[in-house]
Amino acid sequence: MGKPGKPRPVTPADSGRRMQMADLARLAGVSTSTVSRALSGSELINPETRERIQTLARKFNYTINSVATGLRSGVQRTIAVIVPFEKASRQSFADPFLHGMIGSLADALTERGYEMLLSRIDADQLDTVAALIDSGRAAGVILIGQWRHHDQLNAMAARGLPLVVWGAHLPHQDYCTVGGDNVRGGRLVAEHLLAQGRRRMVFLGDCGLPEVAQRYRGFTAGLRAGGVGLPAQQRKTVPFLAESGRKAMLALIDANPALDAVFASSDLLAMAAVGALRERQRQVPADVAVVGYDDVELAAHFNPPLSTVRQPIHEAGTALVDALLMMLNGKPAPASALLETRLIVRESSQSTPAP
Amino acid sequence: MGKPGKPRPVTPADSGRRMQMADLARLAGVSTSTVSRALSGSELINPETRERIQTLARKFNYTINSVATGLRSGVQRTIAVIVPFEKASRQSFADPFLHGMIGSLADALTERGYEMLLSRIDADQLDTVAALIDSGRAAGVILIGQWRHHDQLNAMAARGLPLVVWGAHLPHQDYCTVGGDNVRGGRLVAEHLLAQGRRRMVFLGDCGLPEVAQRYRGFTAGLRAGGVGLPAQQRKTVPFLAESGRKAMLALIDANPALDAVFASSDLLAMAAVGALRERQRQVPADVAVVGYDDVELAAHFNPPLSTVRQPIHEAGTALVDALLMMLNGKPAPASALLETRLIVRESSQSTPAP
DNA sequence: GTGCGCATTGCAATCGATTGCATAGAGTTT
DNA sequence: AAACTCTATGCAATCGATTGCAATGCGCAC
Repeated sequence: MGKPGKPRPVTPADSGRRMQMADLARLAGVSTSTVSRALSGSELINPETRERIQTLARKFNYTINSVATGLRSGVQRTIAVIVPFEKASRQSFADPFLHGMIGSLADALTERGYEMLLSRIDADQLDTVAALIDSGRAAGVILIGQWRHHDQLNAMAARGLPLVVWGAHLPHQDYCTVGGDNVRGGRLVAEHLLAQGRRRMVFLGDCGLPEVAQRYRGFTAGLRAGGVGLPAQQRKTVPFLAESGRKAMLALIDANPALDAVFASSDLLAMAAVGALRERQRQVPADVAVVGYDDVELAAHFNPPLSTVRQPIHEAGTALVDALLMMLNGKPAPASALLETRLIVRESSQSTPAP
Repeated sequence: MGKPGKPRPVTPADSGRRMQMADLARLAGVSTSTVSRALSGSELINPETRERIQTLARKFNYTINSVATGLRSGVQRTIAVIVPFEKASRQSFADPFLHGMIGSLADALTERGYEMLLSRIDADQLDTVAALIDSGRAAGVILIGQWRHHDQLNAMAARGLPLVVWGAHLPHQDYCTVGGDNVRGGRLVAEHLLAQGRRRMVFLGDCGLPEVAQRYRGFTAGLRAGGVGLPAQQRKTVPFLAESGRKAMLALIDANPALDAVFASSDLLAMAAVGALRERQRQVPADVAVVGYDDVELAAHFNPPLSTVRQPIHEAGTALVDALLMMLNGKPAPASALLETRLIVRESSQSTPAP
C-alpha cells in the first residue's frame, strides 16, 4: 500500500457546514463526477475506487443531498396527503377513521419509495393544494374526503393536476376517486336492522357530504323496501365530532322517545350516540340497536362491541396510491374505484345480546 | 373512451412542461431577475412592472419552484415527524393518542410556516432518521416515543442532529425530550384509586418503555404510601394494542378474581380492559374501577366515560416544535420539558356512579 | 453640452449533484 | 514503434431561482 507520509486532509466539513460531495471528493482525491458515479454504483468506476469512496461516505455520514438531486433530475418522490378541515367546525382530524387511512397511506407510499407530506388545509382554500404541485413540493396529491368541494376538485382535475380523492363517486366528476360503496353500505344496514325487527330508526350524519348522502340514500331505500319510512324528525345533520354527535342524539331521543335503532354515518358518531342513549337510560342493544360506519379499530372493543360497515382501509391506501402513481406515469387517469363494503354485525345491534 | 381533448390555456410552456420563471420572464418581456424580484415584492422593481408580473403569474398559475429555491438558499422548511414502530408487534400507529399528537404537530408546524413529512420507521433502523437530515430532506426531526432506543438517540444527539423526542426524561440523556410528568401521573392514579377504597389493583403496560416504566413507578410508589402492594401476578407486560390488552386483561382477571381496580398505561388498553371485564361479567365501575392514560378524545365518550390522566396534547405539539426550532436557530438545545399532567376523573373509576 | 444622481433592469455566478463527452494512460496488436 | 482498444476518470453544462454588481436611461443642474 502507500506510505503513511502523505498528510491526510483534515475533515473538510468541520466548520459546522454540512458535508457535501465536493468534500468527499477532496478526501478521496478524485472528482465529484467519480464520487457521484461511485455512490450510485456505476460500472464505470473501478471497483476498488468505488468501494473506497463508499466506505468514506459511510464513515463521514455523508448522504447525497436530495434537494440538489431533485432539482437536477426533476423528479419528486414526495406525495402530499391532504386532510381538509372545515374552519367552522374544526372538523375532520379528530376522526379515528382518518387515522387509519393515514397509516395505510403511509405504508403504501413507503413501500413504493415515496415520502408523505401531511397537511391539513382549510377546505375553503383548496387552491393552496395546487400550489403544492405547481411549486414542485409534491409530485401529486391524495385528498381525504371531497367534502363540499366537488366543483373545485373538478377544476383542479381540469388543470391536469395529479390528484386522487378518497370519497364518493359523483355524476359529472372529472377527478378520480377511490371509495367504498356507500349506497350499498347504507342498504345493508337498513336490511340488517329490519331483520332484527327494528322499525323506528334515526339517522345521524351530514348529508351535505357526498359520502354521507349516499349512505343515507342506501339506508332510506332499504327501509322503504321494507315498508319503513324515515321522516324528517328522525334524522339530524351533524358533523363528525363526538360532542356534536352526543347532543344530536340526545335531541333525537327527546323527539322520538320510542326509537329502537340508530344508524350513525361514522363509528365516532355511533360511539357518541351510545353514550347519549346511556344518559337517557336506554340499553344498547336491548332497547336501541346502534350501527356505525367505518369499522375503526376501536369499534370491536367498544362497549358494547359496535356493529358497523367496514371500509377496507388497507386496500384503500393501496388503491389511492396506485391510482395516483398511474397518473404520474402518464397513463390515463384510472377510473374511479369502488371498494368492497360489508356489514360487520357485533353486539350493539343484535336483538338477543350474545351470552 | 371519450375525447381526450384537454382544454389547456395557450401558454408558451404548453408542451406539458411545468411553467417556470424563464417562461414568465419571456411573457413579460423582462429577465428572470426582474421576475424573481417582482414576485418577492422587492422595492427595486417599478411598481407597475411588479404588478404586471404578479398578475401574469397568477393568470398562469405559476408558483416558484421551491426545490430550486431550497437549493439556492440552503434552507429547508420541512420537519420530519417520525413514528417508530416495532416490527414484531406492528405496534404504535394504531394508538389514538398518536393521532392526536400528529394533529397537534401539524397545527403547530403549519402555524410557523413549516411542512410536515410524516414517516413511520422501523424502530430497529433509527439511523435512517439521520439520513433524512443528512440528505437535506428535512431540517429537523421530531420523534414520537423513545421506545427502547435511548442509546441510539443519544448517539444521534451527539452527532448534532436537530432532534426532539416526545417521551420520558431519563438519566444520562443528551437529547431533548418533551413529555408529561409520568411519575406524577402514576401517583395521582394510585391516590385516586386508594381514595375510592380500591385495594386490589392490576397494572397493564410494557415497562420496557421508559414512559410506561415511570407511570408504573409513580403508581407503585403511590400504592406503597397507602400500604398497598402490587405483586408480580397483578401486572402484565403488554404492547399498546387493543387485542393484546384484551387478552392480558382476561389473564389478569383469571389470576386475580378479586381485583377491584385497573390502571392501564394508555386509554386504548383501558378500553380493551373494559371489554375484557365485561366478558367476565364484571361491572365497571361497580366491581372494578378502570383508569387509563392520555385522555384521548374518545375517552370522554366511552361507555362508561373513562377516567384517565390527561396528556396536554396541544401544548405538547407546540412545545416540541418550539424546542426544535430553537435548535435550528442555533440556540443551545433547550432543556427537556415536563408538561402539566392531571387526572380526569370520570365514571369508570367512581365508586358511586354518577346519577 | 456635459456630468451627476437615481430609478430600473440585466448579467452572470451560485447552490449541489448528475451526465455527455473528452481524455489520460495502460495494454494489445501489427 | 505506431496505431488502436478499452478502462477509469475529469471537465463543464445543466436543473430553476436568487442576488451582488454593472449597466442603462432619464431627469436635472451647471
